Amino acid sequence: MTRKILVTSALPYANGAIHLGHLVEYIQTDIWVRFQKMQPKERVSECWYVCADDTHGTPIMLRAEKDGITPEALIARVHSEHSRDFAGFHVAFDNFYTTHSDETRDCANEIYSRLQKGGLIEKRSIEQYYDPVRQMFLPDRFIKGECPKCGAKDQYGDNCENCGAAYTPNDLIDPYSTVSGAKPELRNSDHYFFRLSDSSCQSFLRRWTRESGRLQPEAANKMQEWLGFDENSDENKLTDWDISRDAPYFGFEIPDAPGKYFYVWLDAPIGYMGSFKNLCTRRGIDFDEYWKPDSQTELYHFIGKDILYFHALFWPAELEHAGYRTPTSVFAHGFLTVDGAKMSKSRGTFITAESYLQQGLNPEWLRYYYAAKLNNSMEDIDLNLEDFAARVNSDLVGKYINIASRCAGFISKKFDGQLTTTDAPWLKPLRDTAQTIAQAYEDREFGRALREVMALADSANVIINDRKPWELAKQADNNPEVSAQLHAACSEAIEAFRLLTLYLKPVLPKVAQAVEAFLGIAPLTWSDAAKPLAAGHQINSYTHLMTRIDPKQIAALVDANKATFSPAPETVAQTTVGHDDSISIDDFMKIDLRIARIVAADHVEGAEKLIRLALDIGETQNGGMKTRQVFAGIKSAYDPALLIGRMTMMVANLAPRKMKFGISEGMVLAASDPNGNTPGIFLLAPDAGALPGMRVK
RNA sequence: GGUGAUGUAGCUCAGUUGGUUAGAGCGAUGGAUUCAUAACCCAUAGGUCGGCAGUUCAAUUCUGCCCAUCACCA
Repeated sequence: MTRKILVTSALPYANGAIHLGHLVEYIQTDIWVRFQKMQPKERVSECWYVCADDTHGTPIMLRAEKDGITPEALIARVHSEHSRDFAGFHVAFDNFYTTHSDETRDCANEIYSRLQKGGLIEKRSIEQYYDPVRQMFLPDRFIKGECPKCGAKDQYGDNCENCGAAYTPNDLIDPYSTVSGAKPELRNSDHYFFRLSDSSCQSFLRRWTRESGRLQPEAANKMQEWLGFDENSDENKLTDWDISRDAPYFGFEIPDAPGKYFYVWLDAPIGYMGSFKNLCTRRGIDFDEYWKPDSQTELYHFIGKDILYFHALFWPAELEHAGYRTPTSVFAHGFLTVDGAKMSKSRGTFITAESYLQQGLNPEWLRYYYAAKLNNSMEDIDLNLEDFAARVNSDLVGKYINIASRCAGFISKKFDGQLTTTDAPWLKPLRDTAQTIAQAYEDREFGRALREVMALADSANVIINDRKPWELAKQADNNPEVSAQLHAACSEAIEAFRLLTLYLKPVLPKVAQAVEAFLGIAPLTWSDAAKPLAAGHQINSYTHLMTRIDPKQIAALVDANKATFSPAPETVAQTTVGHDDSISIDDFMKIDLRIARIVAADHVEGAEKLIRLALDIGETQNGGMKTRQVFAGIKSAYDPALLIGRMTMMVANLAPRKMKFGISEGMVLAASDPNGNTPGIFLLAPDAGALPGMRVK
């Protein structure tokens, strides 16, 4: 059956530059798409690759305002920057569009109205922070204040960068709006929600996420966690998603709700559809064939693992219930680290696409290196700068390009650029590997594909070395037999080079193009592996196809990306003042320690370390005994059955903590070696006679 | 704290449905060679396959615990 394929990469936000982290995804997708486009038409008749800038939201509105331009002008500028960067790395979208388009608006309205008819949209009043000066509701990231835990100043509304504590803007001390500096106040407002918690969504997603091929195994696992483990329980872990924001906002106004705008979830991903719709109009493609519920076409989303929740739960549910097809598969990839660490502005490893190109580095170097590291898992990949140079220089220049470089000269000098027959037996394995390599590309196992290719390049170099064309060349002039040997050795090497180029073409499109010109052949497609260059074929003179990476270029690149601004102000306030760690008796008395009797203990399904305890600390409720539920990480050391009836101690006034398995209403006391040198966990126990509820002090 | 992932030669990574001497590339060392923008070829060194315990005739591969790193969630 002939395949028709639609592919997307995630939409970059129109408020920042493309950097090397983004490029992992676009390069990965582009390689896959280029591979598909090289397939014979009877196998893959269409493959479209679309993307768009994600252009809406408060940050873009405020940024435009700050720059003194309209949001439209801002997103137009960013669109041209992004387009330039992608083109620079040979990422060949069939359409790179914008979410701020009529097509996206139409699709969003359509989906919204269908969901509404299906009863899946709900209006609800919620409390949100409001900037009274700027007169707008504030996203959490526009609220700063003092961390309630460690007192660090100027921390964001959701978590503290100094101590790592997580909280809500409510908890901040002296919160202020970063827009106006005013103190934000809580106000009510009506918001629209997509009812993901509806049982129809849940049952659909339980089925969908487990269908074969939808998700990578580790992603499907993650979904089980988010969906809940128990098939039959009524437990619903999905929450409704807020899909609206109040004016002022840059986006699409909701048709039946003046002053309300679609939030990200109901416009950004719809940009996939909008961009494709725009392409359909221009190219005469049948939009519905790709998006109708029973579509026979394939739809793939390449994304980062950070937006898996959205693409594997919210998006399929939204499409399903709005009467569209759902994605064939969602392919998530890991993050990029540079030299083993997160990209960092101060270290100069937060490298923008623009600076990479400006420094004169070859984009195909990066494409090759990423491809060599990519596979179909969600593992992070590391750009090791030293390894990058070594790998590219050795594989690409030393092994692959070198084959043409060392043989082409003889063909032009001795044989006027004409080849002799090229279907020697030693080339058969090179030809036959086409299928294996194709499968690796199809499976997004690019690293495996390239290992295969490089093994073939190695084998070609060994053969050339054994045949010693340079020695043959010395005797060729007055010896027809030797001349024929030389002609064969070099012609076959050129054919090997052609095959390698074909296999590398998805990764190295520009080099492949140059090779096609050098060999004087039509653009290579996958089926050309079986069609050797004919005797008498004329090739052009060789010009060097790729230079080596000079480590100095990399050093210069890193320097160019080192943040020029002065280092961030010293982070304030350690948690403790001075070095005196002692506490007062009052501090100690704040801890309410109680004797507790273990009434029940059992394993927690799905937890590696936890035991669920029911503790009697002398509390009563309606005349009966009331127990506290506590989760304790002591599974490794204790059998629950042997714990029942034992006395121990617990912290009774610890704030209840919501854990995955339920609320933990306290903490039992146990001892262990902080350095981990001595194994074991030891539950504390009172001497005989102590009763549940007695205070420990 | 929970969940998931990762931990294999100096570096980047393969691999093992449990089975004789664990692989590649880079790097290092030595040799050969000079066609190739010093590339290529041959060889050598280097790993208790994170640690401990268990299952097994046999574990790097399976199980449990521990340690480390990363991510996500709380």
